[in-house]
Amino acid sequence: MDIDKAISALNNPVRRQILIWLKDRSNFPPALPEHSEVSGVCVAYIQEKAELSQSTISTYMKLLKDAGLVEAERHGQWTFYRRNEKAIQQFLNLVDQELS
Amino acid sequence: MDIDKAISALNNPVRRQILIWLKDRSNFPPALPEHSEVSGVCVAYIQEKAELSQSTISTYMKLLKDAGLVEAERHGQWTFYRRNEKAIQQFLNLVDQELS
DNA sequence: ACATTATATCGAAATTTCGCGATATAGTGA
DNA sequence: TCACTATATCGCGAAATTTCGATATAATGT
Repeated sequence: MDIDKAISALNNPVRRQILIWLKDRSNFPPALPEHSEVSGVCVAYIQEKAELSQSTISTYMKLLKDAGLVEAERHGQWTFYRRNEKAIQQFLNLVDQELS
Repeated sequence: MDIDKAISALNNPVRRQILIWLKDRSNFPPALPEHSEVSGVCVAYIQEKAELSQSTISTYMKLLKDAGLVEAERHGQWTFYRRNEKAIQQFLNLVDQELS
């Protein structure tokens, strides 16, 4: 866990909001039937909600992924992103330990 | 508590380190006798420890102060900075609530 | 008033981040 | 193979951040 990378990734309100949205799948349109077993949300849905360009959201998700805060899973043409709960908790614990 | 401002202030390893150092007064040279009653550490001591220029540290402390994470108290020519424990806890709670 | 000390602020150059459109890559289906 | 869709990456100009030296401000002591 690179705390510097994680804080940088979180140093943006939209990226934080995405993490919040990802807590609840119902913040996004329903998954296609063939994706009903896949956990996570595709880039297009996140983009729609965040109202930023496709390339920006793709870059944001890569940042969050490289920080370890989300996981990605490819299924066909889609990439599904979901929170990495363990990493998020680990980050929160680290920050808490460091600053408390 | 402006969470955005706080995260920005913390998005720098030296500023985080300063907050950590400030947990324990003994991380710095002893206070002058006439300051023994004052809580907090003067800019010069922080600068010495961080090994950055005086203006940089002054700017850092202003950033941390504007984010609410530290408090400043002027005594004569000196400004003493100390952690704002309540604000720090509030920030940690907020981030935890938001991201957990 | 003047020199000295501590801190704050200013202005600037270097670097980083932001967000986009264009384009590349990869998978799907006719 | 050829179009189409979803995502990733590239290149860029704009904006923000970093860090500094120079300078301003403020307090102290002679």
